[in-house]
This record gives sequence, structure tokens and C-alpha cells, in this order.
Amino acid sequence: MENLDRFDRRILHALQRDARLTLTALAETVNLSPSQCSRRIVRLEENGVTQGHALRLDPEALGLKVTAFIFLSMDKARMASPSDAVAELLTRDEVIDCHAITGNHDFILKVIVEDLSELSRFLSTAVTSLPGIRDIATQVAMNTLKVNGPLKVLL
Amino acid sequence: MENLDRFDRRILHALQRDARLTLTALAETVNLSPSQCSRRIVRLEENGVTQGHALRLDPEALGLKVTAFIFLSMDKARMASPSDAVAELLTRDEVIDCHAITGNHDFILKVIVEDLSELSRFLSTAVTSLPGIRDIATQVAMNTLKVNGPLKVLL
DNA sequence: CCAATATGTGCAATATTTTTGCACTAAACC
DNA sequence: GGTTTAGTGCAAAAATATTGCACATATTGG
Repeated sequence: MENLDRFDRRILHALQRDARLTLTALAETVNLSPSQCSRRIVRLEENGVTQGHALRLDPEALGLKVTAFIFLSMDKARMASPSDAVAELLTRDEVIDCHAITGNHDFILKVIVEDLSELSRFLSTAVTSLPGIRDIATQVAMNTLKVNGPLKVLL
Repeated sequence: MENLDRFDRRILHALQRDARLTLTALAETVNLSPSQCSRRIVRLEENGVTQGHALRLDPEALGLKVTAFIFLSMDKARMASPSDAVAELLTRDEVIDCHAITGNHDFILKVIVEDLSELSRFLSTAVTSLPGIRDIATQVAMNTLKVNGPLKVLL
């Protein structure tokens, strides 16, 4: 996948930070013509390098004041397909991220909810009831220093 | 913050999932005229509800194959301004997220790098050398089930 | 209860932006 | 060396977003 040349990388670098850059503006920052930028962008889409545009929202503005990390440990006996139990969680809008991880726990979830009582409600209604859960540990974010930083793209 | 009416919420709901929806398409899904959608979108921007558009990239396509979580514990003696030490980390492109959290550790970092040796290099060059670090724990993601899911927006 | 103001709305014209046809260039491959 | 292939900029065409305007709807003050 390193058939991305210097221009592709510059385009990705710029659009990661502001996807609404106009082609003309983009063309200037990457030193290419607008038409070329356009063509490269559709190629990057076709190759699956880009995964669509997302509008970023401020959680606070939506009344979502609590970010928390939930660590799940699964019952080894029933670990045949642990993801099945977790799959249900993925559909929930409270769950922003979910990864299977190494270490003591099996999964890490990042959830964003209104407040602590909503977190509590989420835990008891959505998590505790999952089959095969051995342990749940929750850590609340007190402060958000960086969210969704742009990926490392070498220029 | 809850001066968002039903239409605003629908707009946010839709644009979170695909920010490149055309105003006409958006207008149809939310049952409003395109011009109204446009006006509401700029208002949402002005009110800070939206935080810009981001192009989503596939890390794999960029050769970034390893996602890891790094947990930092700071030396309490030097914890006067722990964020200062961490501030340096925020500027790094490997660091996607950073939160101060409750629990045993003080910070959680989400990093995305090329491979394990890059992770190792990042840890030794960027993290270990920070002043006031008491402990570092790293957990590697083996599997990514959900990333950057849309925020909960009640319709 | 009514008038007066403010806010929100759709339509249509305008302005901006994106895409594409085309001719040209530069490199790669017989 | 000639031929092909991929890449490029320009300018026209298509698509999209924005804005002025007239009208409707809701809100406030008398």
C-alpha cells in the first residue's frame, strides 16, 4: 500500500485535518492542480485508503459529559467466540471504540454518555448482562487532552 | 446546549455518518429544504456544536498496523502539573487520543504506529524519557471492532 | 385579543466548487 | 527509437452551496 506518492500523502495529510478544504486551496498547499487533486482523491477512495468523511461534534454541546473506558474480561470457558457477546455492544451509540487487547483484560471499550448515572445505567443494562463476562473494570476520563488526532502520514 | 431541535439533531445524526451528503440528499432525509439545512449547519458551526470535517483514513492502507494503549502513572511528587510532561506527547502524530483517567494510572494514550518495533521505538524515545513518569504499561490491540463510532444523538 | 416583532421557512437566482473532455508531456517498455 | 501508458493542466460543463426575498409561524407587549 505504499504506492502512495508524495502528493497523495500531502493530500491525505491536509484533508485529515480539514476535509472541507476546497480543491483550489488543497491544490495550492500540495502544489498540484485542482483537477489532479480531485482525481487523486477519487483514486484514494477507490483504493480504500480513505473511509469517508465524518463531521466532528463536540460531545459537551450534545450534553455528553462523560467519557469512560470499560475493560472486559471474558470467561475463558466460554471464550469460543467472545466477539459474539461483544458484537451486541458495538451497535450501541454509547460505544465509540472497541478493541480486543493483550493483557489482563480482553476488550477495551470507549464510551461517551451524558453523565455518571447514564454510565451506570449503560453498565448495568448493556454490559453486566452480557454472557460470559468474568470481570468489568471502568475508568472515567477526567480530562480529554487529545481526541482523534490525525494519523501519522510521512510527507 | 439543548437548544437543538429535532431537525438539528437529525442533521447531526446524518452528517456524523457521512459528512459529504449533499444538501439535497440531507434535506430529503431530514425533511427540510436544502437552504434550511445549509443555514442550520452554519449555525451549528458557529455555536461550536460541530468541530470541522475529518477525512477518515484506513491505518492499514498507510502501513500503520499496530494500535496500542499506553497507561502512564506519574510520580506523585512531581505531579504539580503532570499535563506539562504529557503535553509534549500530544504533539506527536503517533498519539491519537489522550485522556487523564481515574484509577491506578493517570493517563491513557492511544497510539497508532507501523509495527511493534516502531511502538518500541516510540516508547523509548518519547515516553520513557518524560520527566516524572513512575510507570508505563502498554497493551496492544489485537483486533479493532469499532473505531470512532458516531456520538449518541437523540432524534 | 390584537398588533408588532422576531424567527424560521421554501423558492429561485447567484455564486462557488467539483468534475470531465481534451491536448500535451514524460516516463516505461518493448 | 518508437509506441504505449500514466499523469498533468486548462477550460468548459455539471453539480452543489449560498443568499435575497417574500411569506408563514410563533412570540412578546400593549
